[in-house]
Amino acid sequence: MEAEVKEEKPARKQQQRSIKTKQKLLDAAIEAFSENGFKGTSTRDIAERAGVHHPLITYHFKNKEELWRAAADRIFSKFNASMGQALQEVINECPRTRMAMMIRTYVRYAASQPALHKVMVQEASHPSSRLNWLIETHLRPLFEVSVKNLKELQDAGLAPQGNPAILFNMIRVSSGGLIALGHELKGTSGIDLAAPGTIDELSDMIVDVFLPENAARKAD
Amino acid sequence: MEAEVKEEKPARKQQQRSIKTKQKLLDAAIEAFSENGFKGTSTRDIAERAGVHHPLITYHFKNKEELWRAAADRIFSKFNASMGQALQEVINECPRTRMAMMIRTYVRYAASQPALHKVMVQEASHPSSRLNWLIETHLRPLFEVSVKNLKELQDAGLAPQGNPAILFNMIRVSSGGLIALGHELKGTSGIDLAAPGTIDELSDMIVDVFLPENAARKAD
DNA sequence: TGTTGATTTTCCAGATTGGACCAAATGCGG
DNA sequence: CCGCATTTGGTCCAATCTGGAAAATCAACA
Repeated sequence: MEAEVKEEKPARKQQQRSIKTKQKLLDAAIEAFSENGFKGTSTRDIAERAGVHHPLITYHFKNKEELWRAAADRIFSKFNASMGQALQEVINECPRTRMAMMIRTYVRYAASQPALHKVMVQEASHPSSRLNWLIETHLRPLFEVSVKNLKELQDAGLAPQGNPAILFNMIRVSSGGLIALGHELKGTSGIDLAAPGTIDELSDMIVDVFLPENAARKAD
Repeated sequence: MEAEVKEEKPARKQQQRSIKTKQKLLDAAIEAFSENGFKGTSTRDIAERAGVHHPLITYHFKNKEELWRAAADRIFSKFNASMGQALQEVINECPRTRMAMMIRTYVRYAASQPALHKVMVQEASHPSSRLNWLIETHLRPLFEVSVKNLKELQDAGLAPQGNPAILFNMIRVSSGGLIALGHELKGTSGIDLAAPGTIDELSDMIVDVFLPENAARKAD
């Protein structure tokens, strides 16, 4: 719906530098929005972080709202690509291996892109069209495939019992939500997410807690 | 340090209505800051939520920064009071019962006051004097008592192995971080935190996952 | 080299910002 | 019930910031 009628002429190829500034703007937007939320972020702040003049935002993305959407799309699309690829690698493995792979992928991506979770928290505080869009477009698909796999594991006694939707979210926040605490973790608990090995340590613990190897015995 | 020299006369007692408006302002501030962060919140927004004229903020709390600190103090002081009281009730119980009580208390408080966790996330994104103050004043004490108890449980084989600091934070975000997702949970996963029983269900699952009753067998 | 896409520059009108100021009224202490 | 400090209401301000429009300049591609 955005560029419907103006496809008569092949026009001219989009210039490389335009693509670059667009990406710089998107990355800056992701950073800014995840730190200060939609309302708390100004387009000027974003432009400054990107090292670019602020009217370029209007030029490349119509307005602030469109920029937010494009930025969120960038985070989640890259994430979904990572997740999809990871799942491909284990498509023939057992459910537990698949879920473990999902967890590790989520943790790794959240560590490289903390905004993944931060943006969700920023938007989650009160209902908005942005939140709805986020849910429908990016969040629910992940939820559905995850819960489906989780149920299988629960039935096989390979995951803790209880509402699988709650279990999914516990795993999700243990991964992304913990990483989103960023600097606070260092100050409070002495955990340095940037230190080598920390991310793997975290992944291992999450897998260990939520997919205990001997959970089967727990089912009485 | 705030009211040092002017203690000559007993002066006059603080009026009741002043206390009330102060509390209204603090509650409004908690709500606003947790939604939009420090930068994203205006004093006018807070005053409006409190149903009060905005210059009263300058009167009761010198400035925005002091208001933030007072608001954070209110959340965490009330929380610490709840936690302290809960721990008193189980002071003679076994470590597992004590930790289970801490978890349940945390979840219950976070449900009644989601700002508890939201404010932490808002401030955690980048270093600031506010974040440091939060860590030193309110966060680390909780961390220390929790980790001490967690270690006991791990040594007794009653909690999952691994870095206890990470384990603590996994529990923390599974409680507060999950609740902070608020409306998003409903849209994504169909979880209604306001529905009766949901909070208890969540508490039970967290206790079940992080303090499994037969964890002892896991220690090989 | 011309044309079109991309960027820069200057501008704007309006809203919002935190905070100052003072007159009114409200309620505690006597 | 009165006096006065405390609290509040109403107004104002100067500065900054807001998102966006418009025109001038620049860069790239054919």
